[in-house]
Amino acid sequence: MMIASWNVNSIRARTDAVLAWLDRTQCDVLCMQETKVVDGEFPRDEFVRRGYELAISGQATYNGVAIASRHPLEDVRAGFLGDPDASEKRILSARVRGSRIVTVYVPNGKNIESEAFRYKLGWLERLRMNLTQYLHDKELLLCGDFNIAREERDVFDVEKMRGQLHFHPDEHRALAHLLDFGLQDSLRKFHPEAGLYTWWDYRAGSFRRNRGLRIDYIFLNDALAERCTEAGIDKAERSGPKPSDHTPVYIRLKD
DNA sequence: ATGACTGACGATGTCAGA
Repeated sequence: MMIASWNVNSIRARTDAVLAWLDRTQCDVLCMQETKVVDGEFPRDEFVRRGYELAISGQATYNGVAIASRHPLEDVRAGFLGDPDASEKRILSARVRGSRIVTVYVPNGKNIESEAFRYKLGWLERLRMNLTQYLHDKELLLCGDFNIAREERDVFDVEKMRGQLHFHPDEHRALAHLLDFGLQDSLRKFHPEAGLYTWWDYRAGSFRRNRGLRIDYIFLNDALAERCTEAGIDKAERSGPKPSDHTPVYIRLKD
């Protein structure tokens, strides 16, 4: 079973690219972020025609998350506990073949002096508290765009990034606290090397020069990590026509 | 180089992204 996460940067702008990617990979479950569209205008039919079920939690212009799955989606939950109708649509989860899959679009944070940065840290703390609702799920996957590069090997220029947005000690603490729930970074189980990124700025030839950040992750609890046979970043997708600035990350699980 | 590019909204610019 293949499970992927992709910040598509507008599902309407990326419909053809996403569908072509699904046709090529036959991915079982694709979690999407930054769909940027209200639920009624999500290109639902194109997914359904390919045999995917959809769970969507969208809004106009900003944010929006969705899960497309070739297996039934059960117990779909949008938003934080007790706040399902939050104005910002950033979290969505469902159970697929017995595993709880949670996908998030963590706030960007704007800059480290801003109110938006404090909001980002608070949002991560709320996410941590919300994970307790999945204590009964034996298999837990948390994926998405976290807008944080975890380690020095995850950024293109350590000295430039140190203490900056996406690589700030407060962000690192918040993410570490999240992983303390019992989650591990699937990619690093297989690929320890530096220079593996999931996002590249559209400007200044960043992709061509591989000046990027690893900010998209698939985190697994021990039960799922044990089943995980492969993890990767589909870097080629970033060089396609009209790409998102993020490229898909994925794992494979044995049955 | 506090730049660059892309998308939404809805307009010939502004905001946000990361």
